[in-house]
Amino acid sequence: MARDEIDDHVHRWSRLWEGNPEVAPEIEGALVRMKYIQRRSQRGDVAAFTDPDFTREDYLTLHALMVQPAPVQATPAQLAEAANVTRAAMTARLDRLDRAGLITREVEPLDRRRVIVRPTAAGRAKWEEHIYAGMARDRELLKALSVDELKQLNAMLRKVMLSFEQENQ
Amino acid sequence: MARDEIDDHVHRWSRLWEGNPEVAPEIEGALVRMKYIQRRSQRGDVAAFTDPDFTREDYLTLHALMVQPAPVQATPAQLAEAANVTRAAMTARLDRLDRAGLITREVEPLDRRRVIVRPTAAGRAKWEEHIYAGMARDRELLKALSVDELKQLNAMLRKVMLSFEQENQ
DNA sequence: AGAGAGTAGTTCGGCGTCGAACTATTCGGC
DNA sequence: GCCGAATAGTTCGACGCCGAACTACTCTCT
Repeated sequence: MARDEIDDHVHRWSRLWEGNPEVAPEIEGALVRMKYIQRRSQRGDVAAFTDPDFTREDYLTLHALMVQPAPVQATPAQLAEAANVTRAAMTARLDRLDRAGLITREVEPLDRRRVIVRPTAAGRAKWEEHIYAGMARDRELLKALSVDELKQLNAMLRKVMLSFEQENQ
Repeated sequence: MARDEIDDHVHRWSRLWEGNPEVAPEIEGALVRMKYIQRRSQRGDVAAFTDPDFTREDYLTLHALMVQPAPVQATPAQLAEAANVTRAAMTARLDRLDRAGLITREVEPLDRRRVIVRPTAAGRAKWEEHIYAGMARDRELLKALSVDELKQLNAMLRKVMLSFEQENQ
């Protein structure tokens, strides 16, 4: 396998690996590579959302809502967690989507502190309009890997995720 | 291999995979898992930098500088690219580090448009002070994988990186 | 040598996010 | 039943980042 630029990058702080020179470059390399791939994905997404009235953030919020389990609905807190922003930021995002008529906000009658967010028909349409293009960008991004290699990759990543889930509960 | 929550997450938009149900969940799964792992890494980093006089951003900027090839120096534009922020943002970051005495900025005599950024002794010390803790967090993050599994993971990621490098030039 | 295009860095206005404070509501113990 | 603690969402002030305009400098072509 040929070297990539991350091999060089990681090699530059090799003098600090005292103790475990075997595993450290593999760990740092994996994380830096993931960061690069994410960055490239992000840049593609940013380039795809030029309309100032429906931004990448709007889409990601809507997506977080649309992939919720069965009754497609969620609280602002759930969406904030899914989108990895604070509740304060989610309030602002939902204001935007609400104004654009893409979602509704209703107070939950049984617990009047809670707000239930639901997509409107327009919101569902808007989401579907963009998700295919997004999946096409994702496919292009990882086109270097065969189906079998993708499965190997996911096997490794799934192990990491399962270790997180174990710790969390 | 047990299912993780991403398997469920990805399964929820399975009705949209028309065309290639074989590969789509593997692609979306891999990218979503990488995002989760990055997020967890980021949260650990954020928690580790509580001093308002030396933030995570300060550290990342310093790190981008310290891992530059041989003469440890760089231009603001190089650092901006490495840190994935605009040059405008890098100007502000370098102002901070400059004020804290961690870097120097000198005009390049041969091309007086350019500025050369170099770490001071204090800057080098500050970086070393934090990188070991950072590497320990990274090791903890991926502790679910054996050395062999890490190598497999990197083999897949390297393929993706090499396809990017091929496209870029 | 001079004009125009290109490049590096900085400054500036606007915007999104964060953490903290605040309001409204529900839960738990006495 | 009531009071304090906990929880959901929002509002607010501060801060960092972005894109665009700007300054300074270099390169290229004639």
